[in-house]
Order: sequence, then C-alpha cells, then structure tokens
Amino acid sequence: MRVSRAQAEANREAVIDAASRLFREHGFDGIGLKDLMKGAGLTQGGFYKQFESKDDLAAQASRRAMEHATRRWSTAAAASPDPLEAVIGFYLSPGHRETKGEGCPLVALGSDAARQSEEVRQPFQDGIAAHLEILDQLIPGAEGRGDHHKAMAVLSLMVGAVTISRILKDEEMSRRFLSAAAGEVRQIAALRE
Amino acid sequence: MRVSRAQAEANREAVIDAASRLFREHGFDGIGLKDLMKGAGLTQGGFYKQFESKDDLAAQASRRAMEHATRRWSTAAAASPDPLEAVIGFYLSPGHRETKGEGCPLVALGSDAARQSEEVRQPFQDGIAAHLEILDQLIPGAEGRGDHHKAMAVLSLMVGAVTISRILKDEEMSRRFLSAAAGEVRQIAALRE
DNA sequence: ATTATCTATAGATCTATAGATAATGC
DNA sequence: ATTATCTATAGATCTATAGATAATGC
Repeated sequence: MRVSRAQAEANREAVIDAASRLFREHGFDGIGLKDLMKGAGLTQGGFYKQFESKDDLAAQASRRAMEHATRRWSTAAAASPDPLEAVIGFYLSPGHRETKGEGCPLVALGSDAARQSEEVRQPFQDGIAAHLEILDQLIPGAEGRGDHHKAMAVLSLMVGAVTISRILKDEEMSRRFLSAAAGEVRQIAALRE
Repeated sequence: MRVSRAQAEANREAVIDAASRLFREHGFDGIGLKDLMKGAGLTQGGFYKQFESKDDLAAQASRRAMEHATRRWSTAAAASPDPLEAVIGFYLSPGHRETKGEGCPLVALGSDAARQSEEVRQPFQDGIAAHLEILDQLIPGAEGRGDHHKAMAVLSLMVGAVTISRILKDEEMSRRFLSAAAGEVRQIAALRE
C-alpha cells in the first residue's frame, strides 16, 4: 500500500490538480473529500496526511487554477501578432463558457471565493494582480501609467460577461453578452483618454 | 399550532424573504433547510408543506432577489436628475460590496447560479433582461437600437467589478476596481459609436 | 373536520480521526 | 522501522418524510 516518496508527492499534486477542476465545476461546497480524492484515484482516508483541512486544499487548488489561468493568458498573448485579440478570442468564447472545469477560476468561483477564508482569497488576489500586469501590456497606453485603471475595467468586463453568459438559458442572449463584451473591450483598448 | 390562512401565507413569504438574503450570504449550498426556516422564525418540519424542494425555494428566492434588485435600479434612476450616475453611485460602492445579503444577486450568486437547475436560472435570466431594459434608458443613444450591446457590456462590467472587489483582501485595490469600473461605465455611456 | 406547524426520525452524506496494511527506505 | 494509503468509523449535518398537536374554518 505504501508508495515511494516521489509517487506520494505525485499523488498529492494529482489531488490538487483534480480539486482545481472539481471545485470549478461544483463549487467549494458542492463536492466532498471522498470525490475530491477519487478524482486523483485515491481514497478519502489519506486526505489528512496530505492536507491540513478542506480549506487548505481549496487554497492550494485555487492557487493552481489561478496560475494556470495566468499562464494561459500570457501564452495566448505571446503566440499572436494581436495579443489582446488572442485573449478576447479564447476568453469571450462559447468554448470557454462550456468548460467550467478548465476555465477562468474568477468566473467559475467568483461569488464562492468572496465567502471563503483569507487563505483561499489570497491566491485569487495574487492571480488577479498577475492578470492586471498582463492586461497592461496588451492595452496601448496603459503600460507605465501605474494605476491599472483600464486593465481593471477590462478584467471586470470579461469576468462579468462570461459569468452572466453561463447563467443564461437563452443561447442567443448568452452569445450576445460575449460579443458585446468583446466589442467593448476593443473600444476601451482603442481609446487613449 | 395551526395559524390562520393569511398568517400561513405571510409565513411562506417570510421564508422566501429570509432565503433571498441567506442564499446571497452563504450560497445555495452553504445553508440548510433548518437555518432557512429559522430565518423566518419557523422550524424545519413545515418546509415541505410550503415548498416542493430546496431547489423550488432557491428558484423563488432568486426571483424575489432579482425583482428587488431591478426595482432598486429603477427607483434610484427615477429619483435622480442623472439616473446613470445614481445607479453607478450605489452599485459600484463599498457599501454594496459589504452587504452581500441585500445586494445584487448576480454578484452574490453569479457563479453559483451557473451550476443550478433551469428552474433557478430562469428568474436570473428574467432579471438580467429587466436590468438591460433599464440600462438602455440610462445610456444615451442605446434606446431604440434594439440590440442591448452597451447595456450588456455595462452590466457585465458592473457585476464583474463588484464580484472581484469582494474577493480582494487588499482594501485599496478593491476600491480601485470599483472606481475604475465607474469611470469606464461613464466612458461607454458617453461615447456615441 | 381540516390543516399549519411542530417534534422526531430515516437514510445519506459531510469533515475529520483511528488504526490496519503493506511497501519503501534505512 | 517508517510511512503512504487503505478500510472503518465517529459525530455532525444534510434533505426529506411521518405522525402528533393544536388552532382555524366550516
């Protein structure tokens, strides 16, 4: 039953990976330790040898999810001649809307996160700050200003639009929220105030 | 133990009112039937004589919360010479950020709502549509266009900004998200594209 | 007689802990 | 000998139901 130290560490990482997906799909209160461990092919009993508490796992899974999201933004931006358009393209898309478990944690867990402990909110805050840094480089004239005024507005707009698009039953209305947001992000970026 | 028919109806309404606040404070999965009933001064046992299921109460409480929010928007707009500024004033404020239970359900329950049944998502969708109608009248040139392009962008921006402002531990960063959003809403409204 | 609400409970699930098991690592 | 993971369980809580109680409404 015992596994090597390397395998044990790999198992712990697998639990964090699974949790980062499962929490985004079901919410922090919508999934229990049994299913979180099962997501990594383990049983519930080992949980407290790996983590201090469910809250501890929530914090680590949130950090992983936010770091993954930040990396996705910078990868998309780096790979395209029009970086802002690349981010708009994957973020404000029906594809992102349909994939809660792999998508932006701010959308999947935004209102949940506001109710969590400081340990869980910290990685969200760090991830938000990282997103603002990237956005500042994608918005002409925003860089060097120091305040993240436009970056904050653009991030809020994008998070809000995908959140609302996931609530809506009406597919056309849902899609129109995404494209309205895309259009307005372009406007905000284009304007030198 | 039995009460009059009128009192029974008043009790039912009290449960919906309490639930509309408690769900916004704790999330749909964060509060049980016992505490929902206690919020109206009743005990758990009577619940299933009043509602079909917890999901049924969630749908009715969501409808009440969204209708209350819509009314708050139109009241604020009607009472001011600068209606858009009045809405910005209460919505993008630290006061709204601090009062989950009475605030906008899209912020308090946005990511939760996306995981709920169609019965719960329907009142959210209806409330979103009602918000768009109001916003169209507050944004110069948006009315009569028929698409809700700008209204959709403004609603997304406002919902996203308060959601993020509630997650952040850093008070200054949190407040800057609110004022960045306020500034950008004014920009979007001012521009005739 | 009817019925709104109560107490009590079933059965499932939740977080967390205890102790057994079996493989690693010294 | 140590330890990673397992099975098993404690005690609390969850949604939902059953039947008792006591006041309304005919």
